[in-house]
Amino acid sequence: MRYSAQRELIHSIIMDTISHPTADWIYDRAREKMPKISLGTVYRNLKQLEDEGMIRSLLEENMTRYDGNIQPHHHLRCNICGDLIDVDIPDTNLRKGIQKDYQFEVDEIEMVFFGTCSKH
Amino acid sequence: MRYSAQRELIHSIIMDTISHPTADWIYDRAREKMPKISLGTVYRNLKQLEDEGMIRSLLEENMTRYDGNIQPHHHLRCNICGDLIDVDIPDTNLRKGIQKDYQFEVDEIEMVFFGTCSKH
DNA sequence: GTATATGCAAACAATTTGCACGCCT
DNA sequence: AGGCGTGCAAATTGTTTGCATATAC
Repeated sequence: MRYSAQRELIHSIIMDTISHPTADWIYDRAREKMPKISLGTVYRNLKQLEDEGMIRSLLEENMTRYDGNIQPHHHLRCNICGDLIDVDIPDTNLRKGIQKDYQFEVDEIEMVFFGTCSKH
Repeated sequence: MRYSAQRELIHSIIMDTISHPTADWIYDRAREKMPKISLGTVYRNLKQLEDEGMIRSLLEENMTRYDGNIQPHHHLRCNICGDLIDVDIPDTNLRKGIQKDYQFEVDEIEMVFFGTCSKH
């Protein structure tokens, strides 16, 4: 993967926020700095950054959101404000239980806790 | 919600499989029994059945899958064959931990375990 | 009789892709 | 020079919606 100003910009936009943005939001931010950037380029680079393991993607309702935090972690999703909050909880026991009870070799766990955040 | 043959058919198709089908798959099955049914009707009824709590929906990649199992449960997702398997694990401790550590009132938990199932 | 459900096709929204040109290396 | 990356627009895909007709109650 060779250098491109567009990709660097897109990556920095994701790293500079904790808000798990959508492709469209990233596109808008990117256009502020680089007005001629195209939405196709944004999508292509998001996919590429994900393939390289530099960002992660989350499936949220009908859109994909992107997350610059590549450490294993989970999410709290507030039903009132829609906020998605990173949360770090140990899942070793869970993993072992599944491994044993279902003869399923766990690779990765994705948990979302739906509910009401402390702001409400 | 009043009776309709289409809705009954759609519901029975979902209840008769454990495969977490997509709208399109359900549409194909439904047309075998009722050739003139439309895809719009399938979508409308899926939404309605979900609103009534008779089925659940799962966000999988770019499509929605439907699940006739409305008991709280989680999923194993095999990276090789793509199968989605129901799994029942207690999450009470997890729930309490989140409640306490993040002042977040948990309503519902969704867990997906990615990995390799016993067939491989 | 009246409101809800249907079939059909057109509209949508998120994402992907083909192509000619541009810019890293 | 050669190939990856870009902008642009058109294509795809999953889902929703408007409308006239049909059906449950």
